[in-house]
Parts: sequence; C-alpha cells; structure tokens
Amino acid sequence: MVVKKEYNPAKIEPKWQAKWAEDGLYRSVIDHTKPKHYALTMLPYPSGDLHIGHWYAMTPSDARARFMRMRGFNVLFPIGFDAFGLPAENAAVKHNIHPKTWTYSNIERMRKQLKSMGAMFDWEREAISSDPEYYRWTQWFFIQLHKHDLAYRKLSPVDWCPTCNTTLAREQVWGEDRHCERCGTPVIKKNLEQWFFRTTQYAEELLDFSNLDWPERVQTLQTNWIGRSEGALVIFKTEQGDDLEIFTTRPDTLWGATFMVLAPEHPLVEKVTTPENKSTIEEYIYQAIRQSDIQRESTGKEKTGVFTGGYAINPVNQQRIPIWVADYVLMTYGSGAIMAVPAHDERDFEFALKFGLPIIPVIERNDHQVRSLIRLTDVDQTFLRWLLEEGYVQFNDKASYGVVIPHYALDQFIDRAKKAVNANGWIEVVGSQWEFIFSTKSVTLSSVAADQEILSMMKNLEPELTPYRTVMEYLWEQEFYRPVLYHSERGEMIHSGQLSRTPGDMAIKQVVEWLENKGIGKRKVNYKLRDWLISRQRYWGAPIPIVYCPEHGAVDVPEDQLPVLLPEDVEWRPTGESPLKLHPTWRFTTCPICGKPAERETDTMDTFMCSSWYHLRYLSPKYDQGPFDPKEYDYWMPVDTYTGGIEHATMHLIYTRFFHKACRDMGITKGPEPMTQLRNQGIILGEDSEKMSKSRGNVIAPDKLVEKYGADTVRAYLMFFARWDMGAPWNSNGIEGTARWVKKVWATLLDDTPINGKADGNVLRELRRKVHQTLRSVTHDYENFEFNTVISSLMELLNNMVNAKENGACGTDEWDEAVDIYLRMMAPATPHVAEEIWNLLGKPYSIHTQPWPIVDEEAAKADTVTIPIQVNGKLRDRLELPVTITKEEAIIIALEREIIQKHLMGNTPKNIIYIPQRLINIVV
RNA sequence: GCCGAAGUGGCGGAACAGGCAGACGCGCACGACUCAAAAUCGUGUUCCCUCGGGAGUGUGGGUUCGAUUCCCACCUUCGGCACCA
Repeated sequence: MVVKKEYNPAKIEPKWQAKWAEDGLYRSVIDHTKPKHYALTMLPYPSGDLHIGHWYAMTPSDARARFMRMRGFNVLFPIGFDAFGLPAENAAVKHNIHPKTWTYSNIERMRKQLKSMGAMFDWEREAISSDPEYYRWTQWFFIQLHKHDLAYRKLSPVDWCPTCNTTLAREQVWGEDRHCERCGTPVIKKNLEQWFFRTTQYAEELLDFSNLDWPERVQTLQTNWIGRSEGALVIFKTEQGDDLEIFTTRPDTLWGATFMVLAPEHPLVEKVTTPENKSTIEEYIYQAIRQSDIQRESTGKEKTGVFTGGYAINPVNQQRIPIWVADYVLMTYGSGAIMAVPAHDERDFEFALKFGLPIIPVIERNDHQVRSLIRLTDVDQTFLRWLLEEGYVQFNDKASYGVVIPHYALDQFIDRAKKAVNANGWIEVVGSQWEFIFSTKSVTLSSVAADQEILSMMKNLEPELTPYRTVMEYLWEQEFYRPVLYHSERGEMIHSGQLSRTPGDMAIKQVVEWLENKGIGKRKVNYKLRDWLISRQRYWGAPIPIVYCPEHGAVDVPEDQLPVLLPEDVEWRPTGESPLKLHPTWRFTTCPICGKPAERETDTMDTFMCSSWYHLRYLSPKYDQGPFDPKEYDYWMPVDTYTGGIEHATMHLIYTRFFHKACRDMGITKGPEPMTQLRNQGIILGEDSEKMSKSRGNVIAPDKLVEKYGADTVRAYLMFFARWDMGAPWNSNGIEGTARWVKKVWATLLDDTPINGKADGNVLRELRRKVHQTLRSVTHDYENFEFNTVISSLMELLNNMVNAKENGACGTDEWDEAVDIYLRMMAPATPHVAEEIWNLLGKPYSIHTQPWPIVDEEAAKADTVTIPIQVNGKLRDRLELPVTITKEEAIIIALEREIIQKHLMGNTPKNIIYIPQRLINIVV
C-alpha cells in the first residue's frame, strides 16, 4: 500500500483526542479479571496556564501509564485540581475578581491545555478540591481526626502584618528587616489559637520506609526532616522550686553543665527573672521574637543572650547554676530549655566564652593529648633540657616552649613539672588531666569552684590576668591551646562524681539508668518534626468545621450538616483580612449541642490538607456516602506509581503518609502506605540555565510548541532531551531532531513502495534481530522510567529500518512485523501519530488497546559477535566471530592476527583473559 | 557547617553486572538535489600526531589482566537542612 499524505499534527491530534473521548477509551472501571495499576501524577494548582514543567511531569508519566495498560493492566490515571489557595485571593484583591471565578476560569483553560497533551486521563474521575462535594469530605476528615484526638488547638506564633491585619505565609515576608510583601510594614509575631494535627505521634512510623519503593533521596530528606535523636529528659529545679525540664542527647555530660539556657518564649522566663534583670530580659525577648526562625538559627550569627538573675540546681551534683535566656535555644524543639555543657558542645562553648561562664571538661579526650605552654621563667633549666631531649617541644620562642606530651609520659611529666615549677609561676596541663601546677599545690579543673581557685592563684602571681573571668577564657588567648580546649566526642567520663571513669561506650546508657533510679530523668527520643499547623486566616480554603459555644467550647459541626459552605457574598477589603471574619452573618450560628448562640471558626484549612487525600477522591468523585466508595478503594488502592516533583518530599509526602496512617488507625483506610512506588522528575530550567520565571522572560510556553510541532513531538522531546529524574536546561534547538524523527517515522512506515527488488535472508534476519533487541530494551526502559533511551532506541531502530528498506525489505512479513511492533512501542510516547499510522495501515482500532508485543528471544539472538582483542589492556584488534566459538578457537584466531603478533613483539603471552562473547586480553 | 546528588566531545546525553568510551540527537563542516534558498538525503565530526601511534570520562592516588563503573582523598556545581541541645 502506498500512502501519500503529509504529516499534519494540527489535524490528526484533535481528531483522535475527540474520538478517544467519544469512545470512552480512557474510562477506567473496576475489572476483576485484570491486575490493576493506579498511576498518579501530582495534581496541579490552577494557576492559569499549563507550564512546560507540567508537561514534563505529566507526559512521561502518561507514557508509562499507557505502557502499563498495554502490558495488560487495568490502569487508572486520573487528574484534578488543587484549587484552594492564596494566589486566588491575591488576584481577588488585585483585580477585584472573586477567587471562585478566577479559579474556575483557570481550571477551564487548563483543562483544555491538559487535553491537548493527549494524555489518558480519565476525566470522569476529575476532582476539584474547592468543590463543595469535595471539601465536604475534607471537613469530614478534620472531624474524624478531631474525634480521635489527632487534631487539637493551641496558642502558636504566626507572622502578622499589623497594617494589613492578617497572617502572612512565610513567602510573603520579605527582606532582611522582615517586612510585609504588600505594604512594607515590618512583620511581628502574634500568638493565635491555631489548629494542629498530631503528626509527631506518627514520627517513628514515618521513619519506616521498608514497605516503599521510593527514591533514596526522598527517604533521606524525610528522615532528616523528622530528625530523630535519642537522649534523656532530665528534670532540673529552679531555686523557686519549679521543675525545669531539659532534653539532652548527652546525659553523660550532665556534670559539666555550668549554666542553663531558656528559649525567649519559654514560660518559666518570667518567673525566674529577678526584678533588676526584668527590663533587659523584656527588651531582649521583644527583639528575639520578632525575628524569623531562619534568622535566629543562622549559625554564622554571633551568639546573644541575657542573664535572668535566676538559678537552677543541677540534680546530679546540687550545683547552683545560672539561668540565661538566648535565642539559640528554640522553643519548638525539645522542651525549649537546655543544660549548657560548654566543654563539650560547640555552641555552648562559644556562648560561655563570650559571657565569661565557666567551662569544665567532663569527658576525656580519646587521644589523651596534653599540651602545655611553659614559660621559661617559671621553671628550672634541667626541666627545659629534659623536654627538649625527649622531643616534646613542638615550638619555642624567646619566652616559652609549647610542649605536647604523649599519653605514656604524662605521669612523668607531671612529676617533673611539680619539682621544676618555681614560686613565681605555674604550669598548665591542658587537653587531658587538666591540672594546674603551682609551687605550693596543684589544682584540677574539675568544678566551678576549682575554676575560680585556679584563676585567683594565677592572678595573685600575675596581676595582668585580672580581666579574665574563667580559666578557659585565659587559655583561649593562647593559640596553641585552642585545638584541645573543646571536643564533642564520646569518651571516658571524668570529674563526674561517682560516675567518673565510666568508659565512653557505656556512659550514656549507665547515666540514664542512674537518672531513672534516682527519679530525676528518663530515656527519651526527640524529633525535629513538629505537629502540622493547619489553620489559615484566609477565605479561599475549606472552612474548619468547628463552632465555638460559650458553654461547650469547640464543638464539631455535625456530619450531616457538612459541608460548612464558604459564603460567596464576601467583601474584599484592600487590607486582605479574611472576609469570613468580616461577613455580617456567616460566622453567627448556634451550638450543635445546646442550640444557644455560637460562633463559627473563621479560619480555613491549609491546602496540604486537601492534597493529602485527593487520590482517594479520584476513586469516586461523585460519591456522597463517604469520602470515597469502598468498592473502588478495595480495587484500586494503594497507588502503585506516584510521580511528581522532588520539592514535595518533606511537606506533601509526609502529610499524605501521616494522613493515610491516621485514617488507617481510625478504620478508614487500609494498609501501611498510600503510595507504593514514587518517582521524581527533575526540573526544566530556562535556556539560560536559570529557573523559569516571567520576570526573567525565559519561560517556555508549551502551547506554542504544540502549535508549531504537535503534541507528539513535544511529548517525545520531553522524554528524550534529558534524564527524566535529573531535568536540564531547556534547549530549543534539540526539538528539531525529535520533530524530524516523527516525520521520518511517518514517511518510512507509511510508504512501503518496494525499492531495489527483494531483500535477501540476511537483511531480514538482521531486521528482525534489531526489532526484537529494541523491543527488549524499550520494554526495560519504560518499566524503569528511562524515557530518554526509549526514544533513542526507537530512533536507532528507525535508522536500521530505513536501511533495510533500501535493501528491499518492504513487502515482506519481517517488514510488516517491524512496522507493527514499532507502532506499538511508540504508542505510549506519541499516541496520536501512532494511532493515525496504525489506522492508515488498516489495523484494528485502537492501537492503545493492543497488547504489548513479546520479545522473540530466538530472533533477538546474535549469531556473530565482534570481540575486541587487547594486548596488555590496550585495544589492538577486533574479530567478528560466531557466538558459538570456543575459548581455544578464539584464542588461536586472535594470536594468528598479524597486528597482534606485532604488538606481542615476540613475547610469549603470560596470561590470556577470555570473557565469552566479550573480549580477549593478552597479557605479556 | 551538615546531609544528598552530579561532574563524560562545541551542546543534551548513552554505556543495564568491572570488559570496544562517546549510542541517539543537536550543532558544525563538506557534498548531492536546486537558478537560488528552505526542506530532504549522503559523508565526516573527542583531542594531539612525525600517520607508526599517543592521550582521554572533574583532580590526585589505589585495587585489577582491564576502571566512566569499585575504594581513598580532594576540587567544582546543584539541591535540601541550617545553633535541633
């Protein structure tokens, strides 16, 4: 058959899209005779225009879903919109358009764009999170969580703009001075009653990825985000008698705690602050609280803090230690208070040094290194000579020797030092042992009292030392000592009362047991993960279904009264304040329990709440007896393949896992995890290798590309131009190659005019071999999301087919088979052109319901192989040999080659490596 | 600072299990067709070279008959976290 027809994607693509829709080709219905496959791509936010990033995320995922369908799975590949959220409200204020109008017209537009991709979305299952039928169930989930005590209310600080009268999201706070994005007013923190979900209750389980086929990268990100650390909870007492709880990962350093630090927000701050420190503390707290966590936590910043005037008692040794307030301690982690052990914690060390707080070593160095800076005038000559002779002197200048004493010589050194030191001086033993040798006595730096004693003895001999507040402060002045003053390694406990000499590997365990026996502490696991704050002081979101009754408090809206509808007659103040608060009637209602006047919660839910369960709504978007139809759930869940951007690794993907596990414990969902397999695509940057953005003007518009090349070419190029999981900067030129390929497929497969007579058997055997080899690799690559090599293999095969055609392959069974398999292989990637050619060749509609071809292993087998011959690992020759050749035969042939003989240069081979069908390496 | 990923021709990338480095494509050069151009087709395209070869996968070492692939150290880029007690 000869078909003379131009390839015109603008014509064939809409034609097939309409036909497929009409025939319900992508309707997914429960079919128990087939294995199911739930392929899910992250739902888009209806920002208004489909971005090339959406295409990059969705079309390869679509190709994979199509491939699975051809492999015999009953595939569900749904789509919807994450339609609540801030941009709609910003548009409302800016353009005076209702968020609903804005959102739904965007959806309309994006639906059209999505359909132009030719994806196998089942539009009957579309779900839109801002539809009342959807958010009714978002609210229902909230109530279930509340009923099971997984939702609770607590006072929590938010960024607040006093001019706009509203909460700001983190991305709305700009600049170093933290001003409001809209009006420039500096932002303040405000404590508001907020709703939280108890994600932390699932922290331990969320760390378990054993049921998941998820990228290592995501697992690492989540693990770090959850941030598990083991340690102990220890109860200190303030002098007033209040319990002051702290969490520490190093209970073995308790004896070295020389001060405590409270976060500025800590509830005990007020109580422990003495009257004379009150105003300083208040001032400090005011400026600390205004800063964001990011600023406060930036490690580069110099430490700040203020003494409260109050003291606590260290429960292990009854030492009285000062309580400070400093912003390097965070209220959101642990209990918002720490014991500071400056000798073994870098931050505490820095703080203690700055504020002159004592630093007492309580953990031995593992290398036991001792350093001493010996002033020549403080000791006798014999001692100095001995040090030189033994080679302990690391450096010397006119005034002093810097010596490093090995562990074995320490006792001897101290003995000799005691004899050598004169009445005007002293010798410091630093790093280990921590002894300060004076002519009258030696003192060990093992307590705050000892610290002061040593210091005052030094000052007596050397009045210039008067400004120093601690021994460590003085030692720090000597560059030579700095490397050994502080360490955070585990090691043998010292200066720790009865627990001294406990070896490092048992120290933590023994101290915890000891604390538990004494009733002053216990083992504790802490997490960085925080409970999920879901309240938003916003209009365009799902209202939190709670009514506040003066008598009954926070009462759930009864389930049969859901949804709590968003009122549409809202007024937009330029202030951006939530219209729900301003609405004249909406918030006033009655208590579901007593019927007396009550008020609605005016906050709405975080949109991550909507996206935590959309995969369930897709199952039955119109179902009204529950969030989803259990029949659909039982068949389709869990999601088999979830694809989307890595940027959701720690937010959405933790929330949705939490949500699933919480629902499982409430009997709503089943199984350990919602999404079995996860794969992330990378990011497409602009051609300038910068992030695409309107302001940079480097945005690639998919609509224009589709117009110019057709959706199939755009799809294929997105699959081809980079590794899918890596992403890459966009390259406009490259797409021409893919366009050429599609055209060449069209020309080659449709025109089977015989050329050059009949092909011989060799050509046909080669053709079949290449076809089946390609089928094998393409199958593997679709399976493993290696889309770029799917396309390159197809290109390669096409080049072979063109060759075969020139050698007369057309009109043979082998040629027809090649065409048939070729079209099936390209159907998932380029669904329209594959369908069109398939149809023009008179094959049965639709190619997309055809089974995936099976590799003929016999045909794919090669009968000869090219074997490289190396001499000493260097390639010298190649041999074309039958695959059946034996080792002996191959070696004989190889050694007979003239070029090989030349490179052997008359030497006898010492060793010959033979890897069947791979290589021969002759070693001389 | 910590954690993670990645470094291969002019460019995007390939090499699946340690065995022919550079598949496939872009770009470029030359040629064919054309009055000409576009499109299309063909040939070539890692670098150096005295045409025998030699070097080469971020850098330096190591293991091996053999390393883009494994090990150690370092450099660069990107991403995440960022005083987490």
